[in-house]
Amino acid sequence: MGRSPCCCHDAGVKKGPWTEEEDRALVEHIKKQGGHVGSWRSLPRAAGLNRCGKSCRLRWTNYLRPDIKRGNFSDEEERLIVRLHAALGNKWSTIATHLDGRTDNEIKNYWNTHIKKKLLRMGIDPVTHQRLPPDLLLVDGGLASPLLPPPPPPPGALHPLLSAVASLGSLDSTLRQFQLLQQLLSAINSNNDVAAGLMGMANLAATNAMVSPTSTVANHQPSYLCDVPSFSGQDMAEQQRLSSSDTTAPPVLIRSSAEPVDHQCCNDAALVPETYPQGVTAIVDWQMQEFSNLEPLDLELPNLCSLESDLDPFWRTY
DNA sequence: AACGCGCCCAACCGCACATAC
DNA sequence: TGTATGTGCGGTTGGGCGCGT
Repeated sequence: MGRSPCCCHDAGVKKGPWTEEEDRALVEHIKKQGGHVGSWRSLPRAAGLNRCGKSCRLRWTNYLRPDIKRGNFSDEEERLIVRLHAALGNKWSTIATHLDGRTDNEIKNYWNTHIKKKLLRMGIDPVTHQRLPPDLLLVDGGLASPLLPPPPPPPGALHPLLSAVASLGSLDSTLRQFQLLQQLLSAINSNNDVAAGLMGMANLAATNAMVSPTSTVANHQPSYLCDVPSFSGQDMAEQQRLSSSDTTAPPVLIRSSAEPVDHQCCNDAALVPETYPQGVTAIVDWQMQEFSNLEPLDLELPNLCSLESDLDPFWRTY
């Protein structure tokens, strides 16, 4: 199943910014069809547009659709995006289904230009949603000095990332297991067969987590949001801290006096929740280097169910 | 006023999946 | 069942714009 030929490659098909006339022609044509597009590929000719169907679809879904909400994102929307991203990763289209009138493209852009920077300023890794190690915290708006590799694990020890996966507890932690597994699998992507098999199992685990009534995506909450009254307020405070002379001070954590601290959700002394193994963030980077040197192995796939109790011998390989 | 720089976001690109035949 | 076609999706690009010098 190869890539399909796209009319975009035809010579003479217009690219670039849309004109008002083109917008009008597209909207009027779709209105005539009752708001329903049967075939995007045949639409440009029918609408009298010298555009590729893909370009028309994008223009409609991201800009011209009547139910699109424009304007700034609210604080509540920001928090929702962060929560959903923590649970789903870069699944922008899925995230967009939870925000009325927002497109995946808009959310993706907003994430990359605003939220990502806010999280970094707050000392949070926007990819893993874990606290950044101290030597990677922001200094004057940029990342600090390169991460020094941590000392190698003692001989015979369980690989730290696998240890982190294995030590995660109940069903509610399945999403966290999935996130760590994704990191693990991307690290061993040179071993494609094994990675594909594991990815299938990881996806299955994630699916199980999604459908579990005790662990819905909508309820998933990164730890740093648990007792923060305002995400924007948190970031503003952090910006003030960074702009002040004392950049060595720890990241700010605003607590709402009205809301009691949920100790099951957040570690009182840090942003890392108690259920997370210490040092998870730090090990992610060096494990990439570790796995990049691995030779392809003839491995028997592990039983993921064994992660929570007795460890499958597979996990002790590293 | 002119220039350089960085940010933002609409649009594009290419891959993967779904469906039709 | 295999192939062709259509569509969805996530990553990337580049032009416009504002701001500082």
